[in-house]
Amino acid sequence: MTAQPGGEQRKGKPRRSAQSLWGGGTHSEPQLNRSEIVRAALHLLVSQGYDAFSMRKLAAELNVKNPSLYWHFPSKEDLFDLVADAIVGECALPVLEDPQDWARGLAEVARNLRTAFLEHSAAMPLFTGRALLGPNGLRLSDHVIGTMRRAGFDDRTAGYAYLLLTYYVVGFVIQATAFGVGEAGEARLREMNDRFREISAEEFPNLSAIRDTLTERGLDDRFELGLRGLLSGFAEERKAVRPATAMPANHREAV
Amino acid sequence: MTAQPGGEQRKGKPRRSAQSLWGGGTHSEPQLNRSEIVRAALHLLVSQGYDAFSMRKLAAELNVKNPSLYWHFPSKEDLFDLVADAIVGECALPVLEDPQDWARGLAEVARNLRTAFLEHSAAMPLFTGRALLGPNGLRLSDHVIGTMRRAGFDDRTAGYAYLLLTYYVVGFVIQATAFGVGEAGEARLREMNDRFREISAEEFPNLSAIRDTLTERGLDDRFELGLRGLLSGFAEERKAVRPATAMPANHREAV
DNA sequence: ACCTGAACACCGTTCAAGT
DNA sequence: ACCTGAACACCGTTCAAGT
Repeated sequence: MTAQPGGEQRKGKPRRSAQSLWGGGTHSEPQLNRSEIVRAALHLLVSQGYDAFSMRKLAAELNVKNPSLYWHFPSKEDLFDLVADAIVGECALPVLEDPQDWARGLAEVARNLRTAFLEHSAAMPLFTGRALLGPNGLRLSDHVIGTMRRAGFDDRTAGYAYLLLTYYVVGFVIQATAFGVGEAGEARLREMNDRFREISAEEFPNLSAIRDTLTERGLDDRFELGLRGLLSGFAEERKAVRPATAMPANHREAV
Repeated sequence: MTAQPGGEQRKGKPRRSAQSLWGGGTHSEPQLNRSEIVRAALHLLVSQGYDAFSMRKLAAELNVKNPSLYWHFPSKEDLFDLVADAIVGECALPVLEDPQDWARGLAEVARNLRTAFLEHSAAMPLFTGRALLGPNGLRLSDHVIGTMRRAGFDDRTAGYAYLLLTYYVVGFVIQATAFGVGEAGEARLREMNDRFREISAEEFPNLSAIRDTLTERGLDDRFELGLRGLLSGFAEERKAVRPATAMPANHREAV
Protein backbone atom coordinates (compact mmCIF):
# COMPACT_ATOMS: atom_id res chain seq x y z
CA MET A 1 0.00 0.00 0.00
CA THR A 2 2.48 2.58 1.19
CA ALA A 3 5.91 3.15 -0.27
CA GLN A 4 8.77 1.48 1.54
CA PRO A 5 12.36 2.72 1.11
CA GLY A 6 14.39 0.12 -0.69
CA GLY A 7 11.55 -1.61 -2.50
CA GLU A 8 9.18 -4.40 -1.55
CA GLN A 9 11.54 -7.27 -0.92
CA ARG A 10 15.11 -6.18 -0.11
CA LYS A 11 16.34 -9.75 0.30
CA GLY A 12 20.08 -9.12 0.37
CA LYS A 13 20.29 -6.67 3.24
CA PRO A 14 23.65 -6.80 5.09
CA ARG A 15 23.65 -8.20 8.59
CA ARG A 16 26.18 -8.24 11.37
CA SER A 17 29.55 -7.29 9.91
CA ALA A 18 32.17 -10.07 9.79
CA GLN A 19 34.53 -8.35 12.23
CA SER A 20 33.30 -8.17 15.81
CA LEU A 21 31.76 -11.65 15.76
CA TRP A 22 31.87 -11.86 19.52
CA GLY A 23 31.64 -8.42 20.96
CA GLY A 24 34.67 -6.63 19.53
CA GLY A 25 33.01 -3.61 17.93
CA THR A 26 31.47 -0.89 20.03
CA HIS A 27 28.82 0.11 17.48
CA SER A 28 27.21 -0.15 14.04
CA GLU A 29 26.04 -3.73 13.50
CA PRO A 30 22.36 -3.61 12.48
CA GLN A 31 20.06 -5.34 14.96
CA LEU A 32 16.91 -5.97 13.00
CA ASN A 33 15.80 -7.34 9.71
CA ARG A 34 12.38 -8.02 8.33
CA SER A 35 12.29 -11.77 8.83
CA GLU A 36 13.53 -11.54 12.41
CA ILE A 37 10.77 -9.06 13.15
CA VAL A 38 8.21 -11.31 11.52
CA ARG A 39 9.42 -14.28 13.51
CA ALA A 40 9.29 -12.34 16.76
CA ALA A 41 5.85 -10.96 15.93
CA LEU A 42 4.49 -14.43 15.31
CA HIS A 43 5.97 -15.63 18.57
CA LEU A 44 4.51 -12.72 20.52
CA LEU A 45 1.13 -13.25 18.90
CA VAL A 46 1.03 -16.94 19.73
CA SER A 47 2.43 -16.66 23.24
CA GLN A 48 0.44 -13.63 24.41
CA GLY A 49 -2.64 -13.68 22.21
CA TYR A 50 -3.88 -11.36 19.52
CA ASP A 51 -5.33 -8.72 21.84
CA ALA A 52 -2.13 -8.47 23.84
CA PHE A 53 0.01 -7.80 20.78
CA SER A 54 1.45 -4.34 20.31
CA MET A 55 4.25 -2.80 18.33
CA ARG A 56 5.72 -1.54 21.57
CA LYS A 57 5.83 -4.97 23.15
CA LEU A 58 7.29 -6.37 19.96
CA ALA A 59 10.02 -3.75 20.03
CA ALA A 60 10.75 -4.54 23.68
CA GLU A 61 11.02 -8.24 22.83
CA LEU A 62 13.61 -7.31 20.21
CA ASN A 63 15.52 -5.02 22.61
CA VAL A 64 14.81 -1.99 20.55
CA LYS A 65 12.71 1.16 20.87
CA ASN A 66 9.42 1.01 19.10
CA PRO A 67 9.93 3.62 16.37
CA SER A 68 12.71 1.42 15.02
CA LEU A 69 10.17 -1.03 13.68
CA TYR A 70 8.84 1.68 11.41
CA TRP A 71 12.08 1.83 9.55
CA HIS A 72 11.55 -1.78 8.48
CA PHE A 73 7.77 -1.75 8.02
CA PRO A 74 5.55 1.15 7.04
CA SER A 75 2.80 -0.03 9.39
CA LYS A 76 1.60 -2.76 11.67
CA GLU A 77 -0.76 -3.89 8.94
CA ASP A 78 2.11 -4.46 6.51
CA LEU A 79 3.95 -6.43 9.16
CA PHE A 80 0.83 -8.54 9.68
CA ASP A 81 0.72 -9.24 5.94
CA LEU A 82 4.06 -10.99 6.25
CA VAL A 83 3.17 -12.72 9.51
CA ALA A 84 0.07 -14.19 7.86
CA ASP A 85 2.13 -15.25 4.90
CA ALA A 86 4.65 -16.94 7.18
CA ILE A 87 1.87 -19.03 8.67
CA VAL A 88 0.61 -20.01 5.23
CA GLY A 89 4.21 -20.90 4.40
CA GLU A 90 4.06 -23.78 6.86
CA CYS A 91 1.47 -25.54 4.74
CA ALA A 92 3.31 -28.29 2.85
CA LEU A 93 2.22 -28.79 -0.75
CA PRO A 94 2.19 -32.43 -1.86
CA VAL A 95 3.51 -33.49 -5.25
CA LEU A 96 1.11 -35.67 -7.20
CA GLU A 97 2.35 -38.25 -9.68
CA ASP A 98 -1.09 -38.98 -11.07
CA PRO A 99 -3.09 -35.80 -11.83
CA GLN A 100 -6.27 -37.83 -11.31
CA ASP A 101 -5.38 -38.00 -7.64
CA TRP A 102 -6.45 -34.36 -7.44
CA ALA A 103 -9.00 -34.99 -4.69
CA ARG A 104 -6.49 -36.71 -2.45
CA GLY A 105 -3.99 -33.96 -3.13
CA LEU A 106 -6.39 -31.16 -2.29
CA ALA A 107 -7.57 -32.93 0.83
CA GLU A 108 -3.96 -33.09 1.95
CA VAL A 109 -3.46 -29.40 1.26
CA ALA A 110 -6.56 -28.57 3.26
CA ARG A 111 -5.37 -30.71 6.17
CA ASN A 112 -1.92 -29.18 6.11
CA LEU A 113 -3.33 -25.69 6.01
CA ARG A 114 -5.63 -26.45 8.90
CA THR A 115 -2.66 -27.78 10.89
CA ALA A 116 -0.66 -24.64 10.16
CA PHE A 117 -3.56 -22.46 11.28
CA LEU A 118 -4.31 -24.44 14.40
CA GLU A 119 -0.67 -24.22 15.47
CA HIS A 120 -1.05 -20.45 15.47
CA SER A 121 -4.71 -20.20 16.29
CA ALA A 122 -4.17 -17.01 18.28
CA ALA A 123 -3.24 -15.34 15.01
CA MET A 124 -6.49 -16.21 13.23
CA PRO A 125 -7.84 -12.64 13.44
CA LEU A 126 -5.11 -11.81 10.93
CA PHE A 127 -7.00 -13.80 8.33
CA THR A 128 -10.20 -11.77 8.50
CA GLY A 129 -10.30 -9.61 5.44
CA ARG A 130 -6.72 -10.20 4.37
CA ALA A 131 -6.13 -11.65 0.91
CA LEU A 132 -3.23 -14.10 0.82
CA LEU A 133 -1.02 -12.28 -1.64
CA GLY A 134 2.39 -12.84 -0.07
CA PRO A 135 4.86 -15.23 -1.70
CA ASN A 136 3.59 -18.24 0.23
CA GLY A 137 -0.03 -17.34 -0.40
CA LEU A 138 0.66 -17.12 -4.11
CA ARG A 139 2.48 -20.43 -4.03
CA LEU A 140 -0.49 -22.05 -2.32
CA SER A 141 -3.06 -20.70 -4.74
CA ASP A 142 -0.93 -21.60 -7.75
CA HIS A 143 -0.61 -25.11 -6.40
CA VAL A 144 -4.33 -25.63 -5.86
CA ILE A 145 -5.28 -24.11 -9.18
CA GLY A 146 -2.59 -26.15 -10.95
CA THR A 147 -3.83 -29.34 -9.34
CA MET A 148 -7.33 -28.67 -10.62
CA ARG A 149 -6.26 -27.70 -14.11
CA ARG A 150 -4.01 -30.70 -14.54
CA ALA A 151 -6.93 -32.89 -13.50
CA GLY A 152 -8.88 -31.45 -16.41
CA PHE A 153 -11.10 -28.93 -14.66
CA ASP A 154 -11.91 -25.70 -16.44
CA ASP A 155 -10.44 -22.43 -15.21
CA ARG A 156 -13.62 -21.29 -13.57
CA THR A 157 -13.96 -24.37 -11.40
CA ALA A 158 -10.23 -24.31 -10.66
CA GLY A 159 -10.60 -20.79 -9.33
CA TYR A 160 -13.63 -21.82 -7.27
CA ALA A 161 -11.70 -24.71 -5.81
CA TYR A 162 -9.01 -22.42 -4.47
CA LEU A 163 -11.51 -19.99 -3.01
CA LEU A 164 -13.78 -22.61 -1.50
CA LEU A 165 -10.94 -24.57 0.01
CA THR A 166 -9.58 -21.52 1.76
CA TYR A 167 -13.08 -20.35 2.77
CA TYR A 168 -13.67 -23.65 4.39
CA VAL A 169 -10.36 -24.00 6.22
CA VAL A 170 -10.35 -20.44 7.50
CA GLY A 171 -13.96 -20.73 8.63
CA PHE A 172 -13.30 -24.04 10.30
CA VAL A 173 -10.34 -22.86 12.33
CA ILE A 174 -12.00 -19.61 13.29
CA GLN A 175 -15.04 -21.44 14.60
CA ALA A 176 -12.87 -24.10 16.20
CA THR A 177 -11.19 -21.27 18.08
CA ALA A 178 -14.56 -19.90 19.15
CA PHE A 179 -15.45 -23.33 20.45
CA GLY A 180 -12.17 -23.60 22.29
CA VAL A 181 -8.94 -25.11 21.01
CA GLY A 182 -5.65 -26.08 22.57
CA GLU A 183 -4.81 -25.42 26.21
CA ALA A 184 -7.73 -23.13 27.05
CA GLY A 185 -10.03 -25.16 24.82
CA GLU A 186 -11.15 -27.80 27.27
CA ALA A 187 -12.13 -25.19 29.82
CA ARG A 188 -13.99 -23.23 27.20
CA LEU A 189 -15.97 -26.25 26.06
CA ARG A 190 -16.96 -26.97 29.64
CA GLU A 191 -18.09 -23.36 29.99
CA MET A 192 -20.18 -23.68 26.84
CA ASN A 193 -21.68 -26.92 28.05
CA ASP A 194 -22.64 -25.17 31.28
CA ARG A 195 -24.13 -22.30 29.30
CA PHE A 196 -26.21 -24.78 27.29
CA ARG A 197 -27.34 -26.36 30.53
CA GLU A 198 -28.92 -23.06 31.64
CA ILE A 199 -30.85 -22.76 28.42
CA SER A 200 -34.56 -23.35 28.54
CA ALA A 201 -35.33 -26.75 27.08
CA GLU A 202 -38.73 -25.56 25.85
CA GLU A 203 -37.31 -22.68 23.85
CA PHE A 204 -34.34 -24.59 22.46
CA PRO A 205 -35.31 -28.25 22.60
CA ASN A 206 -32.95 -29.53 19.94
CA LEU A 207 -29.97 -27.63 21.23
CA SER A 208 -30.59 -28.86 24.74
CA ALA A 209 -31.00 -32.42 23.53
CA ILE A 210 -27.65 -32.66 21.78
CA ARG A 211 -25.72 -30.42 24.16
CA ASP A 212 -23.15 -33.08 25.02
CA THR A 213 -22.62 -34.17 21.43
CA LEU A 214 -22.04 -30.59 20.40
CA THR A 215 -19.40 -29.82 22.98
CA GLU A 216 -17.49 -33.08 22.80
CA ARG A 217 -14.04 -33.37 21.34
CA GLY A 218 -13.41 -34.81 17.89
CA LEU A 219 -13.15 -31.84 15.59
CA ASP A 220 -11.06 -33.90 13.21
CA ASP A 221 -13.83 -35.82 11.55
CA ARG A 222 -16.07 -32.77 11.47
CA PHE A 223 -13.39 -31.26 9.29
CA GLU A 224 -13.19 -34.36 7.12
CA LEU A 225 -16.94 -34.54 6.65
CA GLY A 226 -17.19 -31.05 5.24
CA LEU A 227 -14.07 -31.51 3.20
CA ARG A 228 -15.40 -34.67 1.55
CA GLY A 229 -18.55 -32.77 0.71
CA LEU A 230 -16.68 -29.92 -0.93
CA LEU A 231 -14.49 -32.23 -2.98
CA SER A 232 -17.41 -34.32 -4.14
CA GLY A 233 -19.06 -31.04 -5.11
CA PHE A 234 -16.15 -30.32 -7.44
CA ALA A 235 -16.29 -33.82 -8.87
CA GLU A 236 -19.97 -33.43 -9.73
CA GLU A 237 -19.28 -30.06 -11.29
CA ARG A 238 -16.86 -31.82 -13.62
CA LYS A 239 -19.35 -34.56 -14.45
CA ALA A 240 -21.90 -31.91 -15.37
CA VAL A 241 -19.49 -30.22 -17.78
CA ARG A 242 -17.85 -33.31 -19.30
CA PRO A 243 -20.11 -36.39 -19.15
CA ALA A 244 -17.42 -38.90 -20.20
CA THR A 245 -14.07 -39.49 -18.47
CA ALA A 246 -11.96 -37.26 -20.71
CA MET A 247 -12.26 -34.56 -23.35
CA PRO A 248 -9.82 -32.40 -25.30
CA ALA A 249 -8.84 -29.80 -22.71
CA ASN A 250 -8.31 -26.92 -25.06
CA HIS A 251 -10.51 -23.94 -24.20
CA ARG A 252 -8.49 -22.86 -21.18
CA GLU A 253 -9.49 -19.22 -21.43
CA ALA A 254 -13.18 -19.99 -21.53
CA VAL A 255 -15.44 -18.37 -18.95
CA MET B 1 -18.25 -12.96 31.63
CA THR B 2 -18.36 -10.16 34.15
CA ALA B 3 -21.25 -9.42 36.45
CA GLN B 4 -23.68 -6.78 35.28
CA PRO B 5 -25.95 -4.97 37.75
CA GLY B 6 -29.53 -6.04 37.17
CA GLY B 7 -28.78 -9.43 35.61
CA GLU B 8 -28.17 -10.55 32.06
CA GLN B 9 -31.29 -9.39 30.31
CA ARG B 10 -33.10 -6.52 32.09
CA LYS B 11 -35.86 -6.33 29.49
CA GLY B 12 -38.29 -4.08 31.30
CA LYS B 13 -36.05 -1.11 31.98
CA PRO B 14 -38.02 2.18 32.25
CA ARG B 15 -37.58 4.65 29.42
CA ARG B 16 -38.63 8.24 28.99
CA SER B 17 -41.18 9.07 31.71
CA ALA B 18 -44.76 9.68 30.47
CA GLN B 19 -44.77 13.34 31.51
CA SER B 20 -42.47 15.58 29.48
CA LEU B 21 -43.20 13.83 26.19
CA TRP B 22 -42.18 16.89 24.25
CA GLY B 23 -39.64 18.84 26.22
CA GLY B 24 -41.48 19.75 29.42
CA GLY B 25 -39.11 18.31 32.03
CA THR B 26 -35.72 19.82 32.71
CA HIS B 27 -34.05 16.59 33.79
CA SER B 28 -34.14 12.90 34.67
CA GLU B 29 -35.35 10.95 31.60
CA PRO B 30 -32.82 8.21 30.85
CA GLN B 31 -31.08 8.59 27.50
CA LEU B 32 -29.72 5.16 26.81
CA ASN B 33 -30.75 1.57 26.83
CA ARG B 34 -28.97 -1.55 25.74
CA SER B 35 -30.73 -2.04 22.44
CA GLU B 36 -30.29 1.59 21.38
CA ILE B 37 -26.60 1.29 22.09
CA VAL B 38 -26.41 -1.94 20.12
CA ARG B 39 -28.21 -0.36 17.20
CA ALA B 40 -25.94 2.67 17.21
CA ALA B 41 -22.85 0.48 17.51
CA LEU B 42 -23.90 -1.56 14.50
CA HIS B 43 -24.50 1.59 12.54
CA LEU B 44 -21.15 3.08 13.47
CA LEU B 45 -19.41 -0.18 12.61
CA VAL B 46 -21.01 -0.41 9.19
CA SER B 47 -20.68 3.25 8.27
CA GLN B 48 -17.13 3.83 9.49
CA GLY B 49 -15.57 0.38 9.39
CA TYR B 50 -14.32 -1.92 12.09
CA ASP B 51 -10.98 -0.20 12.64
CA ALA B 52 -12.61 3.21 13.04
CA PHE B 53 -14.96 2.01 15.76
CA SER B 54 -14.39 3.19 19.30
CA MET B 55 -16.41 3.45 22.44
CA ARG B 56 -15.72 7.16 22.48
CA LYS B 57 -17.09 7.70 19.00
CA LEU B 58 -20.08 5.56 19.86
CA ALA B 59 -20.75 7.71 22.93
CA ALA B 60 -20.46 10.87 20.84
CA GLU B 61 -22.95 9.45 18.33
CA LEU B 62 -25.35 8.93 21.21
CA ASN B 63 -24.76 12.43 22.62
CA VAL B 64 -23.31 11.08 25.79
CA LYS B 65 -19.91 10.96 27.47
CA ASN B 66 -18.08 7.71 27.00
CA PRO B 67 -18.03 6.38 30.56
CA SER B 68 -21.83 6.28 30.39
CA LEU B 69 -21.65 3.24 28.14
CA TYR B 70 -19.99 1.33 30.93
CA TRP B 71 -23.05 1.57 33.04
CA HIS B 72 -24.95 -0.42 30.41
CA PHE B 73 -22.20 -2.79 29.33
CA PRO B 74 -19.29 -4.11 31.38
CA SER B 75 -16.99 -3.94 28.36
CA LYS B 76 -16.72 -3.37 24.64
CA GLU B 77 -16.46 -7.11 24.17
CA ASP B 78 -19.82 -7.68 25.86
CA LEU B 79 -21.36 -5.00 23.67
CA PHE B 80 -19.91 -6.75 20.62
CA ASP B 81 -21.52 -10.00 21.74
CA LEU B 82 -24.92 -8.36 21.35
CA VAL B 83 -24.01 -6.60 18.12
CA ALA B 84 -22.98 -9.92 16.59
CA ASP B 85 -26.19 -11.49 17.84
CA ALA B 86 -28.21 -8.68 16.30
CA ILE B 87 -26.68 -9.44 12.92
CA VAL B 88 -27.45 -13.14 13.27
CA GLY B 89 -30.98 -12.09 14.20
CA GLU B 90 -31.53 -10.84 10.66
CA CYS B 91 -31.23 -14.35 9.31
CA ALA B 92 -34.78 -15.54 8.59
CA LEU B 93 -35.48 -19.16 9.48
CA PRO B 94 -37.79 -20.93 7.00
CA VAL B 95 -40.58 -23.21 8.19
CA LEU B 96 -40.59 -26.59 6.47
CA GLU B 97 -43.80 -28.54 5.97
CA ASP B 98 -42.04 -31.66 4.79
CA PRO B 99 -39.08 -32.63 6.99
CA GLN B 100 -37.53 -34.37 4.00
CA ASP B 101 -37.01 -30.94 2.47
CA TRP B 102 -34.18 -30.51 4.97
CA ALA B 103 -31.57 -29.79 2.29
CA ARG B 104 -33.62 -27.01 0.73
CA GLY B 105 -34.32 -25.61 4.18
CA LEU B 106 -30.69 -25.57 5.21
CA ALA B 107 -29.63 -24.05 1.91
CA GLU B 108 -32.07 -21.25 2.54
CA VAL B 109 -30.74 -20.69 6.05
CA ALA B 110 -27.21 -20.53 4.69
CA ARG B 111 -28.21 -18.03 2.03
CA ASN B 112 -30.09 -15.87 4.52
CA LEU B 113 -27.17 -15.92 6.91
CA ARG B 114 -24.80 -14.97 4.13
CA THR B 115 -27.07 -12.08 3.19
CA ALA B 116 -27.20 -10.87 6.78
CA PHE B 117 -23.41 -11.02 7.01
CA LEU B 118 -22.79 -9.32 3.69
CA GLU B 119 -25.08 -6.47 4.66
CA HIS B 120 -22.79 -5.81 7.59
CA SER B 121 -19.55 -7.06 6.13
CA ALA B 122 -17.57 -4.39 7.97
CA ALA B 123 -18.54 -6.17 11.17
CA MET B 124 -17.13 -9.56 10.16
CA PRO B 125 -14.13 -9.28 12.47
CA LEU B 126 -16.66 -9.66 15.28
CA PHE B 127 -17.18 -13.25 14.21
CA THR B 128 -13.59 -14.36 14.66
CA GLY B 129 -13.44 -16.40 17.78
CA ARG B 130 -16.90 -15.49 19.06
CA ALA B 131 -19.33 -18.34 19.69
CA LEU B 132 -22.89 -17.41 18.77
CA LEU B 133 -24.48 -17.80 22.17
CA GLY B 134 -26.86 -14.84 22.20
CA PRO B 135 -30.61 -15.39 21.87
CA ASN B 136 -30.55 -15.21 18.08
CA GLY B 137 -27.51 -17.43 17.82
CA LEU B 138 -29.22 -20.03 19.96
CA ARG B 139 -32.37 -19.77 17.88
CA LEU B 140 -30.36 -20.34 14.71
CA SER B 141 -28.52 -23.35 16.03
CA ASP B 142 -31.69 -24.87 17.44
CA HIS B 143 -33.34 -24.43 14.07
CA VAL B 144 -30.56 -26.10 12.09
CA ILE B 145 -30.21 -28.94 14.54
CA GLY B 146 -33.98 -29.40 14.63
CA THR B 147 -34.18 -29.51 10.85
CA MET B 148 -31.59 -32.28 10.76
CA ARG B 149 -33.11 -34.31 13.55
CA ARG B 150 -36.61 -34.16 12.08
CA ALA B 151 -35.16 -35.36 8.78
CA GLY B 152 -33.93 -38.45 10.60
CA PHE B 153 -30.27 -37.63 11.08
CA ASP B 154 -28.54 -38.77 14.23
CA ASP B 155 -27.49 -36.23 16.85
CA ARG B 156 -23.86 -36.34 15.91
CA THR B 157 -24.47 -35.46 12.28
CA ALA B 158 -27.04 -32.84 13.29
CA GLY B 159 -24.40 -31.14 15.43
CA TYR B 160 -21.90 -31.33 12.57
CA ALA B 161 -24.40 -29.77 10.22
CA TYR B 162 -24.78 -26.73 12.40
CA LEU B 163 -21.05 -26.30 12.82
CA LEU B 164 -20.17 -26.89 9.18
CA LEU B 165 -22.87 -24.59 7.90
CA THR B 166 -21.66 -21.75 10.05
CA TYR B 167 -17.99 -22.53 9.30
CA TYR B 168 -18.72 -22.29 5.67
CA VAL B 169 -20.80 -19.12 5.69
CA VAL B 170 -18.46 -17.25 8.02
CA GLY B 171 -15.45 -18.33 5.99
CA PHE B 172 -17.12 -17.38 2.75
CA VAL B 173 -18.05 -13.88 3.82
CA ILE B 174 -14.70 -13.24 5.45
CA GLN B 175 -12.88 -14.21 2.28
CA ALA B 176 -15.39 -12.36 0.13
CA THR B 177 -14.54 -9.28 2.18
CA ALA B 178 -10.83 -9.89 1.58
CA PHE B 179 -11.52 -10.11 -2.13
CA GLY B 180 -13.52 -6.92 -2.03
CA VAL B 181 -17.24 -6.61 -1.51
CA GLY B 182 -19.75 -3.79 -1.86
CA GLU B 183 -18.74 -0.24 -2.69
CA ALA B 184 -14.99 -0.60 -2.26
CA GLY B 185 -15.11 -4.08 -3.74
CA GLU B 186 -14.80 -3.29 -7.41
CA ALA B 187 -11.75 -1.13 -6.81
CA ARG B 188 -10.20 -3.82 -4.67
CA LEU B 189 -10.71 -6.49 -7.29
CA ARG B 190 -9.06 -4.28 -9.88
CA GLU B 191 -6.14 -3.78 -7.51
CA MET B 192 -5.83 -7.51 -7.06
CA ASN B 193 -5.96 -8.08 -10.78
CA ASP B 194 -3.14 -5.57 -11.18
CA ARG B 195 -1.18 -7.32 -8.46
CA PHE B 196 -1.60 -10.62 -10.30
CA ARG B 197 -0.43 -8.96 -13.47
CA GLU B 198 2.92 -8.15 -11.85
CA ILE B 199 3.42 -11.73 -10.80
CA SER B 200 6.02 -13.76 -12.64
CA ALA B 201 4.27 -16.15 -15.02
CA GLU B 202 7.08 -18.70 -14.67
CA GLU B 203 6.84 -18.89 -10.91
CA PHE B 204 3.04 -18.87 -10.77
CA PRO B 205 1.88 -20.11 -14.17
CA ASN B 206 -1.57 -21.30 -13.13
CA LEU B 207 -2.38 -18.24 -11.12
CA SER B 208 -1.31 -15.99 -13.98
CA ALA B 209 -3.34 -17.99 -16.46
CA ILE B 210 -6.66 -17.69 -14.65
CA ARG B 211 -6.11 -14.21 -13.26
CA ASP B 212 -9.19 -12.75 -14.88
CA THR B 213 -11.46 -15.64 -13.94
CA LEU B 214 -10.35 -15.36 -10.34
CA THR B 215 -11.06 -11.67 -9.98
CA GLU B 216 -14.32 -11.54 -11.88
CA ARG B 217 -17.63 -10.95 -10.19
CA GLY B 218 -20.11 -13.74 -9.58
CA LEU B 219 -19.49 -14.82 -6.03
CA ASP B 220 -23.03 -16.08 -5.84
CA ASP B 221 -22.56 -19.36 -7.59
CA ARG B 222 -19.25 -19.92 -5.89
CA PHE B 223 -21.26 -19.91 -2.69
CA GLU B 224 -23.85 -22.27 -4.15
CA LEU B 225 -21.23 -24.71 -5.40
CA GLY B 226 -19.67 -25.18 -1.99
CA LEU B 227 -23.05 -25.29 -0.32
CA ARG B 228 -24.30 -28.06 -2.61
CA GLY B 229 -21.15 -29.99 -1.79
CA LEU B 230 -21.66 -29.69 1.95
CA LEU B 231 -25.29 -30.71 1.81
CA SER B 232 -24.59 -33.70 -0.39
CA GLY B 233 -21.89 -34.61 2.13
CA PHE B 234 -24.56 -34.78 4.82
CA ALA B 235 -26.85 -36.83 2.59
CA GLU B 236 -24.12 -39.38 1.99
CA GLU B 237 -23.39 -39.54 5.70
CA ARG B 238 -27.01 -40.54 6.21
CA LYS B 239 -26.85 -43.17 3.50
CA ALA B 240 -23.78 -44.66 5.13
CA VAL B 241 -25.53 -44.94 8.47
CA ARG B 242 -28.96 -46.10 7.26
CA PRO B 243 -28.78 -47.88 3.90
CA ALA B 244 -32.55 -47.96 3.28
CA THR B 245 -34.91 -44.98 3.27
CA ALA B 246 -36.03 -45.24 6.88
CA MET B 247 -35.14 -46.98 10.14
CA PRO B 248 -36.52 -46.88 13.67
CA ALA B 249 -35.02 -43.63 14.91
CA ASN B 250 -34.56 -44.61 18.51
CA HIS B 251 -30.94 -44.37 19.61
CA ARG B 252 -30.86 -40.58 19.75
CA GLU B 253 -28.15 -40.46 22.42
CA ALA B 254 -25.80 -42.68 20.45
CA VAL B 255 -22.33 -41.34 19.70
C1' DA C 1 -30.72 4.90 38.77
C1' DC C 2 -28.16 6.99 35.46
C1' DC C 3 -24.62 10.11 33.79
C1' DT C 4 -20.08 12.97 33.93
C1' DG C 5 -15.01 14.79 34.88
C1' DA C 6 -10.88 13.58 35.47
C1' DA C 7 -7.53 10.43 35.33
C1' DC C 8 -4.67 5.90 34.42
C1' DA C 9 -2.21 3.13 31.57
C1' DC C 10 -1.92 2.23 27.41
C1' DC C 11 -1.97 2.46 21.89
C1' DG C 12 0.05 3.37 16.50
C1' DT C 13 2.63 6.58 14.19
C1' DT C 14 5.63 10.71 13.02
C1' DC C 15 9.66 13.25 12.89
C1' DA C 16 13.68 15.67 14.01
C1' DA C 17 17.84 14.22 15.78
C1' DG C 18 21.63 11.23 16.73
C1' DT C 19 25.52 7.85 15.10
C1' DA D 1 21.75 3.17 6.91
C1' DC D 2 19.74 2.36 11.01
C1' DC D 3 18.11 3.63 15.59
C1' DT D 4 16.19 6.86 19.42
C1' DG D 5 13.62 10.74 22.26
C1' DA D 6 9.98 13.14 22.46
C1' DA D 7 5.66 14.07 21.15
C1' DC D 8 0.72 13.77 18.91
C1' DA D 9 -3.63 12.11 18.83
C1' DC D 10 -5.81 8.71 20.13
C1' DC D 11 -7.58 4.25 22.89
C1' DG D 12 -10.55 1.14 26.85
C1' DT D 13 -11.64 1.40 31.44
C1' DT D 14 -12.16 3.02 36.38
C1' DC D 15 -13.95 5.67 39.91
C1' DA D 16 -15.35 9.30 42.76
C1' DA D 17 -18.70 12.62 42.19
C1' DG D 18 -22.86 14.71 40.66
C1' DT D 19 -28.24 14.64 40.02
